[in-house]
This record gives sequence, structure tokens and C-alpha cells, in this order.
Amino acid sequence: MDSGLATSNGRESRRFRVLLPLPLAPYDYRAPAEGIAVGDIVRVPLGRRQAVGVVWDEADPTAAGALPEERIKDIVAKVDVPPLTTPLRRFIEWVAQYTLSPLGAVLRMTLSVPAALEPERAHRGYVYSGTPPARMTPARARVLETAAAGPIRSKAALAESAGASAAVVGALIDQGILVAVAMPAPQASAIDPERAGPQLTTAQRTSVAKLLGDIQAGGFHATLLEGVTGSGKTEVYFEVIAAALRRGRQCLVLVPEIALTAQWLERFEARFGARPAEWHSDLTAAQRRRAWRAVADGRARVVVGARSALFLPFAELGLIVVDEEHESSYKQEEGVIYHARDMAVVRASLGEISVVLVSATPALETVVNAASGRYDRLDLPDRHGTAELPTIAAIDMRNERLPATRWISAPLAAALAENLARGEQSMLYLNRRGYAPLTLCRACGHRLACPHCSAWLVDHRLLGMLQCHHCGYTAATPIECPSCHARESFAACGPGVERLADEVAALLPTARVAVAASDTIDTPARANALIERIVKREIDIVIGTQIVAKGHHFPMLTLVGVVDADLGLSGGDLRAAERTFQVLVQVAGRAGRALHAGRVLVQTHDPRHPVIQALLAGDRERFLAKEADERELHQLPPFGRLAAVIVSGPDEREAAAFARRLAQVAPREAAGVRVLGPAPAPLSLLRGRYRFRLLLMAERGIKVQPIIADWLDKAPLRRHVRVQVDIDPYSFL
DNA sequence: AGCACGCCGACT
DNA sequence: GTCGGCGTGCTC
Repeated sequence: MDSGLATSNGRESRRFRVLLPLPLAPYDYRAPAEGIAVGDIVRVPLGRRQAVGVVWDEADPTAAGALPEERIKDIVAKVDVPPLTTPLRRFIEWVAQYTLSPLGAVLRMTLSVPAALEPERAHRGYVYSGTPPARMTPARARVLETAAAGPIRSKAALAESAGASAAVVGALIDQGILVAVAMPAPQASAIDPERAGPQLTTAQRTSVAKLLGDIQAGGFHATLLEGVTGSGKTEVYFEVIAAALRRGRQCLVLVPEIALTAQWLERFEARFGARPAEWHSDLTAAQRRRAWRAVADGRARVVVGARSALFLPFAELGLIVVDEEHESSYKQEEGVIYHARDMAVVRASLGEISVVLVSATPALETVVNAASGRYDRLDLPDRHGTAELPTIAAIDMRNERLPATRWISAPLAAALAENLARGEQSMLYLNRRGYAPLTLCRACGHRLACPHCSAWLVDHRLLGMLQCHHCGYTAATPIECPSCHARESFAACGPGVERLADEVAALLPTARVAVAASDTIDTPARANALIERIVKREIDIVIGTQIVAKGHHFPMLTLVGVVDADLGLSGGDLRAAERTFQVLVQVAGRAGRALHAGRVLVQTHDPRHPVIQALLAGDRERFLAKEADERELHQLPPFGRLAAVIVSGPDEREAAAFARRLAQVAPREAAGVRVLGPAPAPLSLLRGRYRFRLLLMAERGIKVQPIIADWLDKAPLRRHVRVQVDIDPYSFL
């Protein structure tokens, strides 16, 4: 097609659709006949400002509704960054249509670092010109000495190593005593795939051979790599990474929680001689900028990152690994709502590359996909020979009759005491942060709730405040009851890990106790420090939330107590049983193996529950089979499709009215689709917005996105009311 | 997302 | 009389 146009200056030009990282459709811009291509990142005028966008495709100026030439503006400039690859652009389109999000909103996840698109500031170092300053001071002397002697340093580094302020260095620069020279960009340490890997077991070699075959053959391959902790899954996928690197491709390793990857990074460095690039929310602005650019221009050969790393602009991605693929933190719950594991498979498919899903307890969806042949499946048996699972026993809490302020049963307390006497370590697992999940007034029964959410405020005594776990609202504990004004009338209800620590201290005063929850173990350094203390046996009892469930194995940890196995089994979440089973298996896996047999005690009010039964029997296959039957019977994922439509607004009645309006125009059942609701969402008030949920259930083969799009078109939005679509919802909160 | 325009309350 | 609150609408 000839899209050449005559412009005012008589030269040929072309018209492109440019996608901006905004919730807008692509806009048309004019470009010179040469020099701009699809995929390029460009700066364009937008209103009275400029924006950066991506040349998405060629525009057709003759199409119906096309803007007249005089309304089209010129592309200002090409940004000096490699263009987005075709697979990435197709991926962005795919995610947008799948999640029913505006294309630009998805692009925004790729162009997430505006600063990385600015021209790279030359790294400048400063050297001594040889001319001493008119006035010499001790600080100046130190700076000049440092500048003359050592390697070329930046302004900040010079000040730091000379023990002078930046102002001293700045003055010397201004006077021309120190002169700027270009510094070579800091060289990324080279990841070396040729270093010798560890000796592999026969089972590992078999798995490696299959995965290397996929890499060599090229094209899309999805593989589930399954095996318990210690079976050597990581070594297997490290070999696959090495193979992809040798073929000149970049690799992406997705991990659920970056705070816990310290050990992983060490293992990676031991294998490849250098660290991978990291991508997660805790990066500083400068780190983020550097990482984005390194990924885009191909210097970052391996990236380990949280789910958002999936949208990074890889220049030549050749392999994706999704570690702990069953983890629910792969589900993004805000903005563009997506599941990073599933989108990783899509990304691999569009890029025609391999994806490896890794887990000791794979998600039911993944197991079903493997069984149906969509994914290949590799199994690693326990490398320690016979799978020596710890002995698991249930404690029936209905027989224990504990007072309302105690949660550790007599048998568990006895086991803890015994372990302490033997000098062995124990772990208590309770998935509840803080001291107590609820605070109420003894005088009038008033419960302290979050003003913005329908949730109780959690008492955090270590932080000395009340906190809402849904919106982060914090408040001091009031002195008097806001309802009846009684003083000192508050009672803490229920246990959190902090309160459990008090109970342990009362039961076993000599025990050294550590509490591990995401609010105290929030950085890799802190996680490391705790692990160190446990390994050095400075701690007798670790009390933790699910952050203790995975990762390190402690040989002297021989007892795990699951304080409340029923927590999480209730609550109407279709994956509750599955998740509880997974975390219980992982927690149980912490219990020692080497010299000492591990023991797991599970406190439950429902020892007959299939999850508890399957856990006691150590029979995951049976559990999964039962769970699959159950879901198939009810046409639930992965045997049917679900989508949630969440209506929210600051006015409860307006939001409810709109939700009812949506229900009135809901698609008919005849299409193989059913709509339930609206019902108040389980967190009916979140961050000051009232929320109502409609649930769409469809048969497996039905494409729900066009149905939902048509549906939402029938009910024009009212102001202040917002509609969110969650395809394949996980959390029902 | 910005950034304008626009229409109602407390102040140099 | 203005400064400024954020509601509404537009950007090729």
C-alpha cells in the first residue's frame, strides 16, 4: 500500500498509529518517509505537552473516519532505545484483549520507566588538572590526593573516598582544578554459561536432556518441572539457562517473592560466576533505569524478577522459567489484572520459545494442562533416595478445650518442650500477621474496624499500632471506646504470630523465639539475617506466617506445628483447599531430614476434611484427583471459565444500582454463560469504595471477553462508578 | 495520565 | 475583588 503523502514542504511522508502508555487508542502521527519504523519508541506532541509512545503500525489515511491531514502532528523524534520486538508487541495486544484492558494500559507496564527513555547521561569522572587551587584546605588536599592517586571516580565517589563533602569537590570542579573526563560505563559482570555445572543425578540429566532438546529444536515448548524441595529442580533449569545463553538468547526467571531470593542469587552466582539483573518493586529509581536499559539493549543476559518483569522489553528473549509456579502472588490484582504464570506461557508461545514451570506442588490448572498434553511433564524424584517425609499427625482441637486466650494444645506444647530439651529447633506456622486480628470493647462489644474497608483493624504490638491489612490504614489504639466511651475496655481477640510468641514465652520461658512475618522480614538482608540466626542455632522456635513456608532447609529443625490448619479452608474461595494443601506441604517440608526424623503436628477442628486427610496420608495425587473431580462437577476452572465484574463507587447506593442494572442486561444463559449476582464483594468497602461483584461462569470452550465487552457496552457507565473485569479471578476479596 | 477550562468558597 | 478547590473533557 502506498501511504506516501505530500506534506507542506513537498517531501514524502508516512502516517503511523502511535500507541501511548495511556488508556487511549493509538493516535495517528506523521513521520518522514525514512527513518521511522514499526516498533520504534518515539516522542510525539500530545496537546500542549509531549509524550513517549511506540510506533504500532502503519495508518491508513483513506480509511473511513481517518483524521484530515491538517490535524495530524509530526513525530518529534525517535528515542535512542532499541525498538520493541514483534513478539512483545503481539504479547501486549494479546494481554489487552484477554484482560479487557486498554492497549495503552498494557503498554504502560512495558514503558514503566520513563527515565530510562531519557538520553543516557554520560558517566563523568574527575581527574586532577595539576594546577593547585589558590587556597588549599585540608579537605581540598584530601580530595586532590584521592583524585590524583586512585582510579577515576565520580563526584560522589570522590567525596566519599576523600572523606569530604560534595560541596568541596563541587568547588574544585567549578574552579577548574578538577576536570571532567568520560568514564567507561560500569561493566556488567559477565554471566558465563561455559563454567562447569554440578554433577547431576541420572534423573536430573534426563530432564535436562529433554529441555535442551526443546531449546535446540526452537519454537514454543511448555514444560512442568516437578519435584520436592531438595530434588534439584534449580540445577536442572540452570542448565537450560546455560543452553539458551550459549545460543545468544536472554533468559527470564520469574519468582514469586523477591525478598526471599538471596539464597537463589548465591546459587546462581556460584553456577554462572556473576549475578543476574534483578527486577522488583524495591529497586531504586537509578537501579530500575539501569536494569530496564540493560534488558532493552541486551546487556542483561539473565533477569530474575517479580511478575512485572514479564513486560520488560527483552531484545532477544529465549527462555522463561516460572519458579514456584503455583504461588498465588503471580496474580496481579490491580490495574491490568493478569496471572503472570499464564501470561508467561502466552509470552513464550508468541515468542516461539521455551517456558518451564517449576514447583514442588504445582497448581491444579498446571497439572491438568500437563495431563491433557498442553504441557510436557518432568518429574524429579527425591535425590535423597526414599522420600523420607516427616511423620504427620493431626491434633483434634475439639478435644483440647483450650481457654479463649491460648492456641497451643497440650500435645503441641509437650512436643515443643521436648524439642527444646533436646536442643533441636521448632517452627510454629500461623498465617496471621500481628498480635490479634480483632480488638473489641468488653463494655459494649464495639469492634475496631478500618474506616475505608470492611475489615477489622489488626493489632500490631511490635509496631505499636492498629493496621488495616487491606489498605494500609494505621491508627493508634484509642484510649476509650469510640462507641461507649468506656476506658481501658479493649480486649484482643484471636491469635497472630506476635501473640503466639507471648504464649510460647509463657510456656517455655527459656526458649529463644523469633517472629517472622512480612512486616518484619521485608528485605533480602533481613531474611538472610534470620536464616543465619537459625542456622547458627541462636533461635529455638521460629514463629512465622507463610513466609517461613518455603526456601531454606534447616537440618536441626525437627518439629513443625501448624497452629490453625483450618484457617484458609473456609471463605468461599474455590482454591482455598488447594492453597492450604500446598502451604501445608511446604511447611511440613521444613521439618528435618538428615540426622533427625522430622515431625509435623497439625492442629485442626476438622480432622476429617479432605485436605487434612490427604496431608496426613501424604497423598498429593489423590488430593488433586478429588479436587479436579469437584471442580469438573461444578464447571469451575480449569474445566469451566470464570470472570468477575466488580462495580465500585464511593456512594453505596449508586454502586449497587449500577450493579443491578448490569445484572438486568446480563448475557443470556443460552450462550453457555451464566451470571450470578450482584452480591456485595467479600470486602464490600475497600479504600473508600463500595464494591459489588457479578460472577460470570461459562463453559470451557467459550470465549468470554467479547461477551463481557458486549455486556458492558449495554450499560453506560455513570460517573464515580467504576467497573473492573477480572478474568480467571483468584482472590474473591 | 496530564493539563486545561470552569464554576463556587476563604482570603492577601 | 482574586487564589484555588477538583469535576469534566480532550489529547492524533
